[in-house]
Order: sequence, then C-alpha cells, then structure tokens
Amino acid sequence: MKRKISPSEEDYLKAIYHKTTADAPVVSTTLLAEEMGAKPSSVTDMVQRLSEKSLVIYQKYKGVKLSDTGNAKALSIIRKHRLWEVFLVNKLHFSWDQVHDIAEQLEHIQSEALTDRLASFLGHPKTDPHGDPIPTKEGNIQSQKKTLLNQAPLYTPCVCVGVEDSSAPFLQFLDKFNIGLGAAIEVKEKEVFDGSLLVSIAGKEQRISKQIAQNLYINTL
Amino acid sequence: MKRKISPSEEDYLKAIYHKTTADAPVVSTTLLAEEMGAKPSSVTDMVQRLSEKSLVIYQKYKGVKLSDTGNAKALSIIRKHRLWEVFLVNKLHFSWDQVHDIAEQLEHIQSEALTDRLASFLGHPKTDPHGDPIPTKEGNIQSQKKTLLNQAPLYTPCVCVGVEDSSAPFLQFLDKFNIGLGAAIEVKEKEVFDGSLLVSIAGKEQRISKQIAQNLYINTL
DNA sequence: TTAAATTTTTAGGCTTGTCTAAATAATTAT
DNA sequence: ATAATTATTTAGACAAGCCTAAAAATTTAA
Repeated sequence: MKRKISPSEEDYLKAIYHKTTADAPVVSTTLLAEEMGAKPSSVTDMVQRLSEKSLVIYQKYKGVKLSDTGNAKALSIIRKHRLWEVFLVNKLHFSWDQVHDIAEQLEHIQSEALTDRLASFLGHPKTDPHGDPIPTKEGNIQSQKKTLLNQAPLYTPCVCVGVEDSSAPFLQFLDKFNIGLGAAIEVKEKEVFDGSLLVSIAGKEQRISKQIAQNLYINTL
Repeated sequence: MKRKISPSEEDYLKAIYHKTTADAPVVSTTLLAEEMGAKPSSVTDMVQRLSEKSLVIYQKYKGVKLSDTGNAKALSIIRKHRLWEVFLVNKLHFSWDQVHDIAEQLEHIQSEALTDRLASFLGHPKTDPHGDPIPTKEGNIQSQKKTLLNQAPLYTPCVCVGVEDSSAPFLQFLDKFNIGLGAAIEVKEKEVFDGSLLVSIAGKEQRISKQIAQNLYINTL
C-alpha cells in the first residue's frame, strides 16, 4: 500500500501543489508540463502513475489535483526545501538568490530525523529566506495576508516580507536596490502613466518599476 | 566529452575505490556485485558504460580499476560523504552509527560551492566521525599508519583513532563499551586461546573479543 | 450546431539500471 | 592435458521517465 515516492514523483507533487489554488483547484497537464519543463504527454504518463498510487485525483481531460496524502507529501517536501534554504543562507552564508537550485536537490533527502534535527538546529524558523512560510512537521502552513508593494498605501512605513518571483535574476536585482527581507520601505509617489513608484528604501529615495513593485510583498507597520 | 555522472555511477566509482588497494589494484565484477548488492551481470553492464566514459579501466574477465578522472571523482564523493557525516554528528548531534545512510544520500548533492562552504563551516575537519580521513578539495587523502587493537603492544597507553567496520551494529556495540574516537585504551592481557583482550577503557577493565579488537584502530601515545 | 482549432491522451521508442537465463572464458582438479 | 567447476559476459526482458507522432476528446468559432 505504501510504495515509496521517487524524486521525480516528488517534483510533480510539488508542482501540482504550487499550481493549484482555492480559485483553480485543478491544474491541466499542459500547465504542469510547462512548470516541469516536460512535454504534456510525459505529464499524462506520470499523473496516471501518481493516480494509481492515490497521491493525486485525476480525471482524463479534466486536470489533476492532490489527494490528502499527496498534499501532505507535498508539504513535507516544501518544508524540507525551505528549511535547507534557511540553512544555506543563515549557516553557510549563501545569498538568497543562490539557494534555490541546491535546495531542489536537498529536499529529496529522505530522513525524518534529519529534517527534525535540522529544524531544531535552525531554531524552528517560520519562514524561508524569501519570506515564504515553512510548513510544520504536522503539515500546517500559515497563509499570510500578502500585500503587493503595488497596493501599499502612500506615506505609510512598510517592511518587505516576501517576494512573488524568487528567481535569481529578480533577487539579484533587488540586492542592487538594497531591498531584502525586513527592509523598511515607504511609498512616496505612484506614477499613473507606467505604474512606477517613488519609494524610500533605508532612507534613500529611488524609483521602482511596476514590474518590480508587483513582485514584492510588504506589510504596513 | 564531459558527460555528467549519475548517482548510481557515483556509487560504483566509490565501491571500486574502496575495493581496490596497492596489493589488489583491480576488483572483480563478482566482488563489486557483492559490495553493490547487485548481480554480477548488472555490474558488467555498468562497468562497460563507465569504461566508455573513461572513468574506469576495464578489461573483460580481468577486472576493473579507476582511471585518474574516476579516482578524482571517487575522492570528491568520499569527501562530501565524510564532511556531511561531520555535520550530522557535530552540528545535528546524531550518533556515529546513525550517519552513514543519510550521508549516502547527501554525498550525491551537486554543488562545489556547497561543499566548500560546508567544509569551512565545519572548520575544515581532517577526519570523519569514524576516524577516516577526509580528502582535500584537491583530492589529497592522508593514509594514516593504522594499527589494529589486535597488534597493540601490552601495557602501553593508546588512543582509539578509527574503526575498520563502520556498520551501525558494530558502532552501537562500541558505544556500550564506552569506546569512541579519542578514547584511552590500554591492553593489559592477550588471551592466546581465543585472541580476546583484557583492556582498560577510561580506567575500567573489560574483556574484548578478538572480533572487536581486529576492527578497532589505535595509536600509541 | 456543426466545423475548425486546440488540448489531451495513446502508441510506440529510447535510455538507464536492474534482473534471469544462457553462453563463454578462465580456473581448478583429476 | 583434459574435464569439471567457477567466474564472467551476453542476450533478452522489464520498469521508470522521458520523447515524438498520431488519435481522440474538448473547446471555440462560424
């Protein structure tokens, strides 16, 4: 009954997790193929295998979603991924744009004891270096109220709490602007024409494009 | 020319490394099969693939040994394995009998930067938790002069520096006797009949079987 | 509401890494 | 020195995970 899950299968579960929401509870094979960097036919194959293992709910031509066990498995992988990211940044001093690819590999290491001890070693962090919440061992994940810098009120002190896009290029770009988690940001002006913002970051005024602003999460203080 | 190496191929390189010595510079497919927990025919297959990739020198019916590049690769994997073992014991407080299986997985993580930073984080350790030397980044490995407790001189203060057998059962057995790396050991008496030893460990006298004694390395002080 | 376009699945193939069974080479014993 | 035994390799098969090309279902448009 409890067959073991391959790294590739784990990757699919994770992708299905990331591509389904309350609004869109199922994901199409084409979208999943895009996410996985594979062809739709390969995805159909894999999804059928996962369905036989009761890890996903799949209806031909209708799309796929995680089963309860599949969801638990996905959360456990995401937990491991984000804990390793914290390790890489906090202990090995990698920068936040360097850790994703390494954590992609580390997340497949199988040992519950390892994950437990790692979490303890890191002081049971709540979020990863990009501000994303770390699921608990029990599979609870806090869905924070996320506000895009885009929608931030004017002249209100805010703090950067996360990113929507955590690709290396975007993160490196943020570094150039001295924007990191916990950075103080206040929107001074919003340009109607192109959606760009005049913001003060650590006291210094800078202009930020709409594209940046809609990929940065903030909280008001 | 420089095709990438799969985890399975890495395991074979490591096994060939461990099963060849100055005395026996090549290893047979049967012995390798035993080491790998696979059938000899599977080993022949794999060894032929590794030979095509110039990672091993293989002659039909004559056995196999590592090429220079294969040797370098094996040392790099062993380096990673042993560094992770140090991490697991020193930082996550695993015991020395628990780390091998986890390190088997971690050794396949590909990132030179990760290995470098891990080594630095750990303070560039020279040996792993079982006393085995950690190869340098450049592939240098110090072959220590190893004396088995078996051959230790009588009434001479010694210190435990390693184990020949690093299986969990043996290590757990040593724990029961309070024997660990750095433990002070002195041989009081050697029984001719069964090769057992009367030794003092941390001041306490205990009788140790030949089988234990020939799997424990010591240095005289 | 059919026809066209698009999405999805099926069918067949390829590689990796394993297996069993059969064939062949090497070693050992008579 | 030749026969018997053992070690090793080859041949053919299988599952996982991917691919391309073709077929089938669904969606969109006329």
